[in-house]
Amino acid sequence: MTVRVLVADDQSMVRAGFRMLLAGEPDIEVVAEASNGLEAVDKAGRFHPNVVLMDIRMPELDGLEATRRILAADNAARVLILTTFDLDEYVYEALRAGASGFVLKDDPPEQLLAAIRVVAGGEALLSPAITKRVIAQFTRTPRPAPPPAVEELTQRELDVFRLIARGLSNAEIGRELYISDTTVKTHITHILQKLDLRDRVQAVVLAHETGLFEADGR
Amino acid sequence: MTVRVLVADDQSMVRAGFRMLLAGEPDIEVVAEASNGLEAVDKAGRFHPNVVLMDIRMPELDGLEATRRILAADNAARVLILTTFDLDEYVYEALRAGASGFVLKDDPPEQLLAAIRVVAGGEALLSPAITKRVIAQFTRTPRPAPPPAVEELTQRELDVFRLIARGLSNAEIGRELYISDTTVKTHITHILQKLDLRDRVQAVVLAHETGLFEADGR
DNA sequence: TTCCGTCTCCTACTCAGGTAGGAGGCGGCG
DNA sequence: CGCCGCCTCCTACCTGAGTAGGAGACGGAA
Repeated sequence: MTVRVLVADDQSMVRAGFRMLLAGEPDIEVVAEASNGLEAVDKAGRFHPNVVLMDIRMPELDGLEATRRILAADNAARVLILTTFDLDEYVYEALRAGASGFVLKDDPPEQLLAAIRVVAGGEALLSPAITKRVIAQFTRTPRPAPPPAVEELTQRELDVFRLIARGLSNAEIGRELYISDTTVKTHITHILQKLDLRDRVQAVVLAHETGLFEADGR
Repeated sequence: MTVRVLVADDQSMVRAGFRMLLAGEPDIEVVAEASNGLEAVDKAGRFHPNVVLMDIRMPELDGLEATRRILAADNAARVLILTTFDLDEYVYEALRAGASGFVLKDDPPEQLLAAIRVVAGGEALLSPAITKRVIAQFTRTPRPAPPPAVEELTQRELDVFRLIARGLSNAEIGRELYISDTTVKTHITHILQKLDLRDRVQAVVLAHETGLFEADGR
């Protein structure tokens, strides 16, 4: 019994982030994506997701109105609002529109996943505890765990991704991993293709915004 | 009871600046200088300073490793890290290495002096969290009030920086700000110079790791 | 065994990004 | 007034990044 998810956000990087995050979860499936409100309403009607991850700020139709229309057509749907801001003035309006909960785009991944499951279960998720990032994660195990939370990418691609996210150049990455920079380029091309990103700059933004390699080995 | 200081920085201008600044303080004395990490370790061993003002980026041996070695040899020494605006990873690593605090090279003089005295007294100074908050605070200064450019970047450069941090290309930034992409390039060159960064990728990492523009208007 | 995915490396090419240097306009300040 | 900092824009140039396409090696799965 998997949770069917629709991701509606106008930033492709955000969508890519969620795709990547959710791909690692066997019980969650992204059945469609939308880059604006109208598209979200349309796809919700056609794919009948259990949960809609909905950005508020979107072209064509904002997330609030989209939420109203989706719920008007399908009151079994659950909408989880994505916000950047802690103190969003839209919060109350979104609740009135029928949203089931809120998540911050830069909440830790586990929290996002938990939020999706809770909402899919029919419960409301009111004001997720805005846990401040704990910075002091000094002691950290290198990388013994085989299953990385991020799927799609191969192990080697993840290695490269981590180094990209730290601002390293291709040559530096090559030195770090003991491979040539042409090989690094190959991996990067694959990473960008898989995540639908334009260049390494977007990859860095994605990595940091999703808190991907957060408490990594420095 | 004067505080004995060792200044370790590869830029002679910086050393000269500290020399001049500290010369005016009766209770502080610069007992030695070093232009690289090895020299710093050596001089620390020979002069036994109370406080080492340590740059991170130095030839031969970087400030982190130099810090470790100095503290291994003399655990009464206190190391104050000098940073222009460095990446967080350095901050954590420096703390792990045993540094007692951080100062920005362009902090106001009184602050630098205060930092030296505090650290000499055995107390730690400015947790990274506080540093972050401080930095984030004045970069978030409201638009109309042109504040003293303590942090070097002009308002326009800050505008560009924010957009870089979101992964935009030069052309996109130009469109967003209604300026040509050559102008964008000009600003970026200045930003990179001022913050001592290699390219926009490092700028993105810096922005995110310091939480610079976190509650930004997307 | 064959096939496939992964990892490695290569050439050749295009293009965005960054540097260097100059220049004009504008507003504030001594 | 003149100077200076900021913002704007330009040309010319060089390099790193990314694409395209191919290839060999290895190990696991069918």
